[in-house]
Amino acid sequence: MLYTENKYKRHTVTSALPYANGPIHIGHLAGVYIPADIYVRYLRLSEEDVIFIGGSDEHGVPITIKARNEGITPQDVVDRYHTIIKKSFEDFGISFDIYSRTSDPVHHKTASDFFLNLYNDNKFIEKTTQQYYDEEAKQFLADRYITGTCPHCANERAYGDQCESCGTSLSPTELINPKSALSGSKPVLKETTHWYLPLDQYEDFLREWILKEHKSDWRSTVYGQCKSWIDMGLQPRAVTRDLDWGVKLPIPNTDGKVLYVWFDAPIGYISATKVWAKQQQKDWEPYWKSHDSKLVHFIGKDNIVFHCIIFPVMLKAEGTYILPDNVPANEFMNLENDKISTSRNWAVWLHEYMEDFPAKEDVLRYVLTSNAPETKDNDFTWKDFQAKNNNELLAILGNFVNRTIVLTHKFYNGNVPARIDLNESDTFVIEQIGKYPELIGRSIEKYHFREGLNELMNLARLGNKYLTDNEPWKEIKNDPKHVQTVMNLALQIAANLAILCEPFLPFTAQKLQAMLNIKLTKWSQAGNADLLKEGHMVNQPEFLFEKIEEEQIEKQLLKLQRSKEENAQNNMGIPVEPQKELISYEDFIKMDLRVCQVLEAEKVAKTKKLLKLKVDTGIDTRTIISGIAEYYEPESLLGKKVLMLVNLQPKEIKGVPSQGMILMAENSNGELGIVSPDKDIINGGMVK
RNA sequence: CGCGGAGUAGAGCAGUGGUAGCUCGUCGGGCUCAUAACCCGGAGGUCGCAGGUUCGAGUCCUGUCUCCGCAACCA
Repeated sequence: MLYTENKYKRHTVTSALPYANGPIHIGHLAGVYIPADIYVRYLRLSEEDVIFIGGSDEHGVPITIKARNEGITPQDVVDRYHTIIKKSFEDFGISFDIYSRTSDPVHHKTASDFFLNLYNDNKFIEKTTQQYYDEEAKQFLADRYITGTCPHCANERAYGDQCESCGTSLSPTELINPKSALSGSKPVLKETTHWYLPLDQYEDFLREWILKEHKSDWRSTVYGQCKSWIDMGLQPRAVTRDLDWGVKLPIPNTDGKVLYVWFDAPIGYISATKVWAKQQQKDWEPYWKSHDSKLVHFIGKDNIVFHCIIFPVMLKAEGTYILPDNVPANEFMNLENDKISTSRNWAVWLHEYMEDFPAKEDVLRYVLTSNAPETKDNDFTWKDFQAKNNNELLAILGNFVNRTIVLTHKFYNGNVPARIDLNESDTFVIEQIGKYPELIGRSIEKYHFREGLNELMNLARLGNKYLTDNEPWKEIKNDPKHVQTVMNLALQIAANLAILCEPFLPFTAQKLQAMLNIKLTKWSQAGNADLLKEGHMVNQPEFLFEKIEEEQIEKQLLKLQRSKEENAQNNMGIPVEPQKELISYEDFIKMDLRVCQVLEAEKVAKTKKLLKLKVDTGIDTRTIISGIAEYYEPESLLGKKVLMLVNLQPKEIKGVPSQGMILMAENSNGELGIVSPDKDIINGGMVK
C-alpha cells in the first residue's frame, strides 16, 4: 500500500551499473545506491512487489587499457573490481535482489538477442567509414586514443575528439601527425562498417513522452537536460565498435566487432533480472514488459542522456518493453570542496570507510542522505560528518532511545507499563505518531529522501520533547500513574522509529528492534501506539551510535592531505612524452624565439581560458592570445618577461588575431606555467 | 551570446504570487532520566544584482554578474 496514487502492480528499480575499473566511493553512494536502497526498502516494507537490480558494467575501452597497462587480461580487471564492489555493497547493506555483471553469459545472450531483434527489424542504419587503425596494437582506435597536432591552435597534444587547448571539437582525421596513444605508432586509415541507432527518427516520440507527459513529475534538472539534448537535434549514434572485449555482434562476417558499451550496459538491467528470475524460479518478463510495472532508474546526472533518451529509444524501437516512469538522477557530491576524482585519489572509498569506521554504515548513510545532492551539487566534509553523527544521530535519535530504555529498566525492570488516564499531551503524542508514516512515506514516494529523513528525526525530537515536558524522573514521586502512560508512549515512539528508520538506517532498525525485543516488518504497523503490549519485556539498553572524536576526523583529513601531496609528486596522469624525431640545426634556427615583456593583459570576454596580452617583442608591440586565464591573474603578468615564439603564423582566436605564442610548461596538476629567463634580458633578446 | 542547473541567516538546505522557514552552529535560560546528551527562548536574512508585471514577488518576465555540470575517464 502506498500513499500516492499507484496504478502499478510491481516495481522494477535499477541502479546505475558501476564501471568495473575501480572501487566504490561516497559519490556513487550518495548519487545512486543509497537513494535507490531507501526507495526499495520502503517499497518492500509497504508490501509492494519490487525487484532491485544492480551489477557491474564490465565492457568498454578503458578496461582494456587498464588491463594492457597492468599486463593482465580484461577479465582479470573486471573480476577484481566486481568482487570488491559486490562485497562492499553487501557489507554496506545495499539490498540488491541481484548484483549481476555484464560478462555473464546470460547478459551476452540477452544483449546480442536484443541487437538482433532490432537488426532484423531494420531499426539500424549501416554506415561504412574510414577510421584510424593501430597496426602494432592490431586494433581500431577510439577517438580519445589518438593524439596529434590541433589544426587550429597547433597544440601538439590534441585528442581525436577535441583539442583542450583551444576547445574546438575535432574529428580524428583532422589531426596533423596523428599518433596512437596505445603504441605510439602512426595509425593508418582503414575502412570499417558500423551500425547506428537513428535517434533523430525518435524525436517526436521523445518530445511527446518526456516534454509533455513528464513535464511535471520529473526533476527539473533531468527534464532540463533532456530538453536541451532534444532541442539541439539528435544524431544517429553508433551501437558497434571495433574491439575484441565485449558482446560479439551476432551477425556474420563481423569478427572483431562488439556492441558499444553504452548499448550493452543498460541491457544489463534486463539480463540481471533474468538471472534473478532463474534463481527465484520466477518469470522475468512482467518486470519489463507488463504495463502495470513501474520502472525507475536511479542514476547520477552524467547518465541522464543514456537513461532518458538512448535507452528508452532502444526499448521503444524493440517495441515490447515498458519505458521508465521516472529517472530521479542526482547531481554530484563533492569532497572537501573539490570534485571527487578516481585518478587523483580524491575520494572516500567505501571499502576503506568500512575499515576505518566499523559498524558505522548507518552514519554514512545518514550523512549522505541528509546532504544528498538532490537539487544541486553538494559537498561532503568530514567535519560535517562528525557534527551530523554527534549532534543529530547520537544526540537526538540515539539519546532518545537510550533515555527511554534506561528509564523503563529503572522504573519497571524492563516491562512495558500500562497506559492509564490520558491527558491532552498524551493524546497529542498518539495523534502525532499516527501522522509520521504517511509524512515519511509520501516523501520517499516522491523521491524526496532528504525530506523523509528529516521527518524521521522529527519523530525522535517529538519523543525528546515529550519526555522533557513530562519529566518522568521527577513525576515518579508525585504522579506514578501518569509516568506509566508517559513511559508507555515513549516506548511506542521508539518502536515506531524502529520501523520508520529501516529504509534509511537498516542496521539501526535491527539493533533497535533487538533492544525492544520485537520484530516489525511492515510499514503498515507504524503509526500505531500499541506496538508494545503491556508487560512486554525490553532488553538492556545499548548505544545505537557512538561519539566520533576529533582524532578520527583528523586522521581522515590527513589521508586526503596525503593523496593531494602524492598527486603533486607522482606526476599523476601526465606521462613524460617520448623524445620527438631528431631535427637539424637549420630546423631549429627557423624558430624565432625571443624574450618579450608583457605590457597589458586582460581576459577575453566569454571565455574561460583566454587572456589577451599586449607584449613588447623588442621589434614591435603586438597582441597575442594565450590560454592561461585559469592559472594567471591578468595583473600578475604585467611587466613579466616571457619567452615567445614570434614568427609563428598569425592565427585568429575568438575574433582576435594572435601574433605569436608564449612558451609554457605543464606541472603535475596539469596547470600551465610560464617559462621565464632567470636574468634580466632585454626585450627582443634572442633565445639560442 | 553552445546547452543545462544553481545563487535564500555563519554552514547545509526547503520554499513555483499573499505575514521569510527547517537542521546544525551561536547567545541566554531551564532540566538532570540520558552518550555534557535533552527542552524553551533570543540574535542573525533588503531571498546574487538591476529593472519590469501585479493590490501584492524569493516565487512570473527582461537584463546582468558569479558558481557548478555537459561536450574527456568519472555518480
